[in-house]
This record gives sequence, C-alpha cells and structure tokens, in this order.
Amino acid sequence: MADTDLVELNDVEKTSGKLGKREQTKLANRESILNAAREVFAELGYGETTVRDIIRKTGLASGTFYNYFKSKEEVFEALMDEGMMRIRPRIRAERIRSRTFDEFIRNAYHAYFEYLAADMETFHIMRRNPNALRVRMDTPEIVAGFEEIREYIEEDIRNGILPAVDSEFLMAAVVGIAMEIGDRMLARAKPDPEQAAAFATTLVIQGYKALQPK
Amino acid sequence: MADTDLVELNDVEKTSGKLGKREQTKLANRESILNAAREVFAELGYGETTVRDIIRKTGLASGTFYNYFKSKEEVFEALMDEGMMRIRPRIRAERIRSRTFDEFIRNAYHAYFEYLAADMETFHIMRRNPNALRVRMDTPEIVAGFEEIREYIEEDIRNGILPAVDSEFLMAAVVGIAMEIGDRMLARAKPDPEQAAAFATTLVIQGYKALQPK
Amino acid sequence: MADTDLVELNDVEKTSGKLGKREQTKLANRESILNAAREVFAELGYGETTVRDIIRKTGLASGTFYNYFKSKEEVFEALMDEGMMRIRPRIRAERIRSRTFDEFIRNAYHAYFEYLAADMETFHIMRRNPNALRVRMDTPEIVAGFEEIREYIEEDIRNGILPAVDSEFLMAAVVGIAMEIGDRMLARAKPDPEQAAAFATTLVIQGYKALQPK
Amino acid sequence: MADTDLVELNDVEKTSGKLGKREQTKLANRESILNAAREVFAELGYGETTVRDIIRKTGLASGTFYNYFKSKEEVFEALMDEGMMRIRPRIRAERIRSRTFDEFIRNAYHAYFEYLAADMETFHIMRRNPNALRVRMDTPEIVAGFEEIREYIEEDIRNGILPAVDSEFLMAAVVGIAMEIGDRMLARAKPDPEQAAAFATTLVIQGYKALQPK
DNA sequence: CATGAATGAGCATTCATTCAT
DNA sequence: AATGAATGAATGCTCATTCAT
Repeated sequence: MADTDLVELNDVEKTSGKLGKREQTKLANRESILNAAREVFAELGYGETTVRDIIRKTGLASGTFYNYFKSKEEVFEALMDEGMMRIRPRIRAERIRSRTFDEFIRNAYHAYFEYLAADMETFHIMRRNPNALRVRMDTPEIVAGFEEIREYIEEDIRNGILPAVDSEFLMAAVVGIAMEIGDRMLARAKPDPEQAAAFATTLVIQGYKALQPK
Repeated sequence: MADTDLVELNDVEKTSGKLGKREQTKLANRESILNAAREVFAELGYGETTVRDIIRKTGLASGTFYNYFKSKEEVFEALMDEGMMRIRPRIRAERIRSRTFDEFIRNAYHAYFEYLAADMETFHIMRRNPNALRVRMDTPEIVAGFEEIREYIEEDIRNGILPAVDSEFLMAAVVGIAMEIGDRMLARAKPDPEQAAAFATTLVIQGYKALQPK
Repeated sequence: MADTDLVELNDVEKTSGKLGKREQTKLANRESILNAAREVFAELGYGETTVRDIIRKTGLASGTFYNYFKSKEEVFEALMDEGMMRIRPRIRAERIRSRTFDEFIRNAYHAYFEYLAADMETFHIMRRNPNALRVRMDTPEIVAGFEEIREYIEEDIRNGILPAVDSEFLMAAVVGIAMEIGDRMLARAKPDPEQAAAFATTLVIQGYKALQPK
Repeated sequence: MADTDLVELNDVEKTSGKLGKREQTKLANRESILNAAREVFAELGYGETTVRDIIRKTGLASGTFYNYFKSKEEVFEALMDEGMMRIRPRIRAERIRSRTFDEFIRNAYHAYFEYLAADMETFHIMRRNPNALRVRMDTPEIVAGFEEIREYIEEDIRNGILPAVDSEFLMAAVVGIAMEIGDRMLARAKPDPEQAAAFATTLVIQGYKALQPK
C-alpha cells in the first residue's frame, strides 16, 4: 500500500484557521487517491487502469473512492489539470520576465524540463496517454496551456517580433520537441534538464527565424 | 479421372498463383478485422478498445476473431507494424536518393506528411496510442524505424556532414515535430502536406546547424 | 456518546461472541454456495459442473461466487475436505476405543455407513468424482484419511496383531468394499447401514486372517 | 500427434475378402480416434476432455470426428464397451471352466488383473470416471458385466454352493476390491497381477464363507 | 463518512458443431 | 469421405457501482 499515512490526525479547532479532523482526513484521502492514481496510470496507462487498481493501492475501501470522484475519468482529469496547473504558472512567469521571444523560449524550456525531471510521473502520464481519447485528454486546463503558448506566439507576431508564421504549427513544434525530448531525457540514467533545454531552445530559436510568413 | 477432388483443385490453383475461394475468404476476413481494428483503435484508443468492439464492426462471429489473432494486442501490433512497414521504405528511399542531410530531411518530411494525409487512421493510432504501454507500442518495426533515422544522423556526423550533436535528441526532435505537426495537420479541414513538410523542414534544417557538438 | 458507529458495534459484538448481520450473511452465503455445489456435483459430476450451475442454484449473483471461492476447483476441495473432516475424527475415535483390529474394523464400518446414510450427497461426490483427476481429488485431507487407515494396519502388524500383509492392498480392499457397498446401499430404497456394516465387517475380518505375509 | 499411420495404404481388391482402400482408411481413422480418446480420457478425465483434445491428437480434421462419432459421449461409451467387451468373455470363460465358486473367483481375478496390467489405460478411465454421470458410465455393456458376476453368485446360491448372502453386496465387494487394489497395483513401479489376484482372491474366498444368509 | 459485500453487465476466450469446398 | 474455417452459445471471470451497515 502506498499511502496509509492518512486519518488519525488530531483534535479539533474549528475556530482557528486550521482544519478539523474531518476536513483533514478528507483532504488526506483525496490526496491519497490522486497519488495512487498517478502511480497506476503511469504504470499501466489510462485505458488499462481500473478503479480497483487505484483503490487497492490506497488501502481505502472501494466505496470510499466514490465519495471523492465519480469515475476513473474524473481522477484522470484531476491529475492532468493538476499537472498543467503546476507548469502553467511557471511558463507564464517566464513569459512575463522575458523581454524577447528567444528569451521566453529558453526560459520556458528550462522551467519545463526542470519540472519534468522533478515530477516525472504526471508528465509521463501526459505523454503516454495523449492517447486514449485525445478529447478527454484535452482537459480545459491542458488546452488552455497549449493555447497560451500559441497566444504568446501570436502576440509576438503582432508586435513584429516574429515573422507571421503559422502559429499553430510553431506551437505544435515547440510542444512536440518538448514532449519527445522530454521522454528521451526521462529515459536516461541521469536526466539532465539543462542539456535538454539547451538543445530544444537552440533548435526552436534558430529554426523559427527562417520560417516563411504564411 | 475426376477423382481429383476440390481440395486438390485448390492445390492446383495455388501453384498457378490464383487463390481458391477459401484462401480468398481468409484474406478478406483478415483484412476486414484489421480494418475494423484500425477504426476502433483510432476512435477509442488501445486501452478502451475491446475485442468485441472490433468483431462487432466486422460482422463476423466472435470466435472467428481468434482464427486470425490471438488477442487484441496481436492485432494492434499487426497494425502498427503495417503502418511502419509502409512508411519506412519510403523514408529509406528518400535517404538513398538524397545527397545532403538537408535534402534528406526535406524529402523524408514530404514523404511522411503525404503518407499521413493518405492513410490518416493508422497514424492517428500511432500518435494517440504510444500511450498505454510504450513498451507494447515498441513493436520491433517501430523501434527500428526510429533507430533508422538516428543512424542516418550518426552516419552524417561521422562523415562530417553534421556537427557531433546528441543524435538521440535530434531524432527525438525530428520525430516530435513530425508527430505534433502531423496531428495538427490532420485536424484541419484541408490537410496540406506540402505546407506541413515545408514548415517542419525549415525548422529542423535551420535549427540543427546551430547545435553545439556534445 | 452515540458516535460509536455501526462498524464499531460489530466489533463489540465480535468480542461478545455474537456475529454482526454482515458476518451472518457472509457465513450464510458461503454455506449456501457449498450446499449448491454439493448438489450440483452430485448430480453432474465434477467435470460437467460449471460455476454458473452452482451460482444459479444459490440465487446469488455470479460475481458473488468469487468473493468466496477462486474457482470451481476450490469449492470442490472445500467440499471434499469437509466430508473427510467429518468422518475422520469418528474413525479415529473408533480406533482409540477398539481393543482389537477386528473391533476397529467393525466399529469403523459402522461409523462410516451410518454417516454415509446421514450425509449421502458429499459421499456420493467423493465416490463418483475420485475420477476426473485423481490428483485433484487427492486433497491433503483425503490422502491423510486413507493413510491413517493404512497406518493403523501397519501398527497392528508391528504389534503382531495382524500378519505382515501388504498394508496398502489391505487398506485398498477395506476402502474399496466401503465404497462399492456404500454406493449400493445408498441406491436402495431404505439404506440399512447396520446391514452394510455387518456385511463388510465379516468379509474383511474373515478375509485378512488367511492372507499370506508378504 | 499420436497416430498418423493412417491412410495411404494400397490398391483396391473389392472382389477378395480384403478391405478396399476406403474401408481400410475408415477403420484406421476410427481406431485412431479411439486410441486418442483413450489417452486423453486417461489423462484428463471425462469431464475435462474436449473433442478438440481428441482430434488434435489424431491429426485428423475436426469435421472428420463427426463422421465416426456423434459426440464425446459416444466415443466414451465405445471405449467403455470395448474395455468391458474384452474382459467379459474372459471372465465368462473362467466361469465355465471353474468347478467351484472359489475357483471362479481365483481365475476371474487372475484374468482381470492380468488384463488390467496389459491394457492399463482403458481401465484407468473406467476407474476414474465412474464419476461424471454414473448413468452414462452405466453403459449396457458395463451394467451387464457387473450383473453377470451377480448372476453367477445367485446361481451358486441356488445350487447351495454359496450361503444365501446378499448377492448385490457380495458382487459390490468383489468389484470394489478389484477396483481399488487394481488402482494401487497400477500405481506401483512394477505392477504384479499375480500378487494382486492372490490377495483379492484370499480376501473374498475366506470372507464370504462367514457371511450370514440374508 | 467509511466500509466492503453484493450485484450483474460485460469481457476474453473456448467449445461443439456445421457446411462450403 | 475429408477438410478446416465460421459460427455463436456458453464459460470463467472482472469490473464499476451501489447500498446496508
């Protein structure tokens, strides 16, 4: 069992800003389910994973699962959103503090590959499951994450910083490079986010400059 | 005399190159299962697909499936191999007739995106299913296809045509770009392989030139 | 206060020796499956019986079967063991209170045929199913039951009470007589254990005395 | 494959008493199926055996089976009858040439155990399959075989050679001893029919003499 | 709220049997 | 008569989900 460090916390202080026993347990259980799900999805892929696999790993009762999520699909989406919600703000921050597109690409790739190395599992799932139903994978959060990058590109095009290239394709290339290189990086004995970021950055920065306007 | 019974007639036909009715049906059924599988996998993803979904689509009896494939996995692999076996010779051919790396990249992307547009389904599956278990997806044929590209890169590095870059990462980038841009292209109302190939080619060709030797 | 919820009530009951409703149902279901299995095995034989036959007879849902037994084989063995576990202690008791081998044979046959008449079904199965795979039938409990008889024989040989006959064959004869006569007895309108026991006893007691030492 | 020495015999001579090619093949196939069935039943038991198992072993096509037998049950019965048809005449012969009941028992056990050692498989099946459905096992031939022994007993009772014992129980004992001792004999490294027969004979002969008239 | 047994729909697979060749 | 692919009913079993406790 993965996480049995749930429940059994301490006494109540409903007046303070702290959480009561009940609330704490609830959060702990929810987190426990998400952690178990992350591991199982990463191991088996979305389609092959069963709710049973997940609850078995939590040590909770089967019925308890349904107090937190309606279905396997719902946990999966929660997981995807969670991952994206962690990386998006970083990329957005990089966007803000970068003065050129080149700088943004460089900083964003750095942020991404470093995050990837630190939180491998979630991103493995994202990579390997784009599958099943892309539709489902297209969690609002995820679509938004991709679209955000595209918007940055279009913004820079409008500002004359980038040539008027096909922004969707450029975003696709940026993302595709991130994904495949990310996979290979994670497969290596000693993942080196720095190297991966440098590689991807160079490729994109040098590449886009020669692109023909649409 | 006429004691040459039907089975022997079939033998005769076999030597003459023609197929008996039985053999024809068998081939047709096999093809039918593969086609159904292609569609269902594309629609539901590998993990969500059931053998029943596949046979339901063929109209054959459930037992018949097992005369042709031992399991869902086996059909899937047959499909993957088939797809890869169609694209690989084209890419190899491009490699042979190309005199520079740049030319090879350009020609290979052309071949790939054109093929993609013509045989969308199989490649959709390849894109969306790398998932489940990457391991399973790693059909010998597929691994070989990727490795072949990597070998071309290393060959050119040895010949001084390319700087001594990380060949695995470059291959990953080439493949990642192909995949993501391919996906976006297929999602468009009027897929334009020519445009996709031009875009990807420019990106890679301009990009790799600036890469630092390892 | 009344926060002692129902589950804890069950715990309380457990310590008091009583069973909660849940536990009662579980026991009842298990018994129900065993009873159904006993009947079906008796009617169809092991090989011909399907798990579905068994659950159909219980009225439970198909999945419920698997909450109690992993397979048909497992119920079968539970049944065999149960039967043997009922008869063995009786035979052992007879052994203890008998002062001669003759007395033991007489008492044991009495106990056996009486038990047989009272619990026909299980022993019918034992008779008719030894078949299928004798191996499987060779539940530890059953092998032990037979071996126990053989050991009594060898003990008496060592003590000079019996001639040094082939103990395995004598055990086989004792068992074979019990089985076949038992079958015939059960097939009669009014099974008469007393008569069967007298018949078998006479045969064995008179017979073994003339056996040649090995 | 067990028996592929079928077919491909020689030319026709329908005029002679010999069998034509067709007839020979037919007999060979029938025999081949029976042999395969004997082996499979002996290995798996009746219930667990499938028609597929049998035909797989013959090397014939699945459809061919049905030219010879309507079902698994039919082959099984053919096999049982065959076995009984081989042993019955021997026992009947012994009956005829024996002048006393004792002599008959002795000779019959000899014949039986010797036959058993020589044709182990069929009798193993008979022993282990009494199971499935005793009804089905009660092939006319088999019932008749048992009844024949019983009739001999009753005849001797009528002639005052035997006390007026329960003839069914005595037959059951005779048969039970034969079966269980037969099993144990076959399980030994070097089956010794002579020893088994001597053992069984002594037991029965000495035993029945003390039986009380009904 | 947590629990975990009950449920029955659904799945993969095997089987006996048929029938076109 | 032999063949072996097609058939679909039947089997063992798993799963998501519910609900009494």
